[in-house]
Amino acid sequence: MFWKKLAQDGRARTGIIHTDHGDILTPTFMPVGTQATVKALDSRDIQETGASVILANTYHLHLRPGEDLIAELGGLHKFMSYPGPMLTDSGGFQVFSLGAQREEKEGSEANNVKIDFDGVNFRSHIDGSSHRFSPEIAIDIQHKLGADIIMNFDICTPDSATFEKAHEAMVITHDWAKRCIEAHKTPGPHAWKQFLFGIIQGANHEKLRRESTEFIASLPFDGIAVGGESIGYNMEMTRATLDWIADILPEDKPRYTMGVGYDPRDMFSVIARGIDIFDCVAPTRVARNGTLYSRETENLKLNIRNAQFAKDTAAIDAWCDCTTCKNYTRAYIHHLFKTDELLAFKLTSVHNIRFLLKLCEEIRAAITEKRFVALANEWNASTLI
RNA sequence: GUGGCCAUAGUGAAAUGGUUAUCACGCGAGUUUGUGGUACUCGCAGUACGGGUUCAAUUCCCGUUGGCCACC
Repeated sequence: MFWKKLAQDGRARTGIIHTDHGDILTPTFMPVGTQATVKALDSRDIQETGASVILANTYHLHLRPGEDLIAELGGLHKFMSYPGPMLTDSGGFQVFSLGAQREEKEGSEANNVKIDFDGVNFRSHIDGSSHRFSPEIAIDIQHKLGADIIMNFDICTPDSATFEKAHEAMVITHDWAKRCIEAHKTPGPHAWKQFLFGIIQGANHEKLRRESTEFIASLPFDGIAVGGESIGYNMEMTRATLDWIADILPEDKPRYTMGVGYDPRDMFSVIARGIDIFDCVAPTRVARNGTLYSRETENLKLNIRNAQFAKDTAAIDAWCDCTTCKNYTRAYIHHLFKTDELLAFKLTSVHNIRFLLKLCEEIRAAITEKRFVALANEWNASTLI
């Protein structure tokens, strides 16, 4: 069996996902490695954080170096020398984010992204060249990339979508879901098994979210993801959305909230609602800009560039057991930022990822021992669960 | 010692006889959410000192101090 529940405490649950590249203990955070690299980290660094599954991105890898080249070189794992489980996002989110960025820049009319019932036309952010994704194309690319878990090609609905717009996008997403399942029946070039996840949409409308959940759950996906701009970005709406669909989410499949993990406490919000896996670019992105997780501040974050750390010989965080915290002082990392040294990116990325994964380990133990609520209290997250 | 040139945020440079003196670096703080980001946003800080001309001087003149160059 692909996923197996190990323990449960309230709606929070622990489990294990089996892939041909190793097991994933859930709940867990998945570091993002868009371009077949978790920025600033090599394969061994990643494994030292305790990470199992990492993400890569269909959109970016399609543009560079191209899925055919990666397939020819033996797939993503071999290409980037990462032996563990991997997941690829389908490119659906990039259609949304590139369109949104274009609108911001040019005022209106995102004419570089055109969605029709069959697929999406878009332009490369690298050279402006025209490309097209459809459910069949996105699945084919992901087959060639060879991640252990691949994602349904969907339409990521903006926060602001009206009921009508959200409904229209959801109907297309549902049609594409069926087409992805169909396309996934054709085997890819790699020997190992690839699992396919469906994605629930419906924006901020309870009726649509429930309808989408029922539909996606009715299809033979290996796992269920919750997508949309709000997820992760607007935690209050994320919690509300998960509560709306709580009673109809399939029990026997892994559940994935896409984009959750900016704040360590966000993990309590979704795990308390039965979510098993989640990813977020923020932990690594903010790390590269000096924002580091620490239990020693009220909001669990400190800005290591701040002058107050110039002579601070403490570790970033006393609780954290990452290689950065075991070996380096705040003063040193502060210095690396002030001098624009490259080592800063690695040390801080290692820390932020390890911090979240260590918390995931403690959460898994707490669920097993039926003290999830107590742990949430310890982290001042009781109002979030 | 004599002559010449120069003096504008912490640093390096702009500009002007008349609204709030510009830029970069620096310094300080903030942002980041299925990664177009070693990024972005906001803030701090200045006309060497003394006198004169003028309605008005950072700008023109004199002196002081300091620096650079040449000659001795």
